[in-house]
Amino acid sequence: MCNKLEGFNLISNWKPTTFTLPEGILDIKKTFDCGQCFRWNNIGNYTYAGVIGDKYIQIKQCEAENGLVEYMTTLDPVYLKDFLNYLGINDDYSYLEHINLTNFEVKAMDKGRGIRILHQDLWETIVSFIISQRNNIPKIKTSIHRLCEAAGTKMVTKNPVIGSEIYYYTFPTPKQIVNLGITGLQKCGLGYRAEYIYTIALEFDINPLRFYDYNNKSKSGQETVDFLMRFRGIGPKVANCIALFGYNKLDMFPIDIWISRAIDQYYNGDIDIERFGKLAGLMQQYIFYYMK
DNA sequence: TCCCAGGCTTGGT
DNA sequence: ACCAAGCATGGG
Repeated sequence: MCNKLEGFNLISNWKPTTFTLPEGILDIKKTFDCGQCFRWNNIGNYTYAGVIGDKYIQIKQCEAENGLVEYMTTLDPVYLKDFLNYLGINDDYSYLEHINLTNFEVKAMDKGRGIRILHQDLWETIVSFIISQRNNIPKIKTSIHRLCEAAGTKMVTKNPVIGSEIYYYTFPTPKQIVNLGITGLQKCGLGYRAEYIYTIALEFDINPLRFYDYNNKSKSGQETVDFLMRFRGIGPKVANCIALFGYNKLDMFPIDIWISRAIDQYYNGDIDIERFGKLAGLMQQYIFYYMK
């Protein structure tokens, strides 16, 4: 039984909000460390800190009791419903329980149990996964942090008890990135990806609805991927990641170096993704997490 | 020094 | 349609 408040008192202009879920539904460590998001950090004491939109949030996961897990957040209760939606708690993951899985898939799913596919901001997801190409996760996180410092809006949340302040940055809007310019982007360590991001920031700023249009349920994952791949710097893998993580097209199955290793190692070089149906992306996350 | 990282573009067959 | 090289950057 963990001390629920220990390490979870950095900020106090919040009304602590708690919620409970059955064990196995949400594991925040797996969810935030599985490579789908880059702005959540482990700050100790089973607590993660992150930024969603203009809000700084801490969440702590406690040990299960009687099959239930308690979570504490620093988020005002009025936002709890939105936060649960962000965490993907409303998504039905039962489909994978009803299909035949290989021994490897059962092992991967078991290890990854509790991973949720987050409902992240579309623009942030587009930029993040353009940065991710030919890059490793620690450096992606560093680059994105530098980008937020350079072009995002600086925010502060204050602890009136001990007087300390926590500074954080919103993820820069398309316009903020355009204003930063290509050279400003390159100073964030983005390398050749800087011009890709600059170009798509111009497009997104001019016509955001062109992008949000694919949030519609009538747009398939493949249609979304085809649209995204028309932009310079977005190929099949990045497009699949944006469709899966930014548009929540849960049937998409991004193939990166780790997944192709799994395909070589456990599928004799040939995987049938159709078996996973509408939750192929979730199985992809289990496999990715297993391989890492 | 070389190798690798949640790949993509370009230019050759 | 497929293949190889080049690409910026930073960590091991």
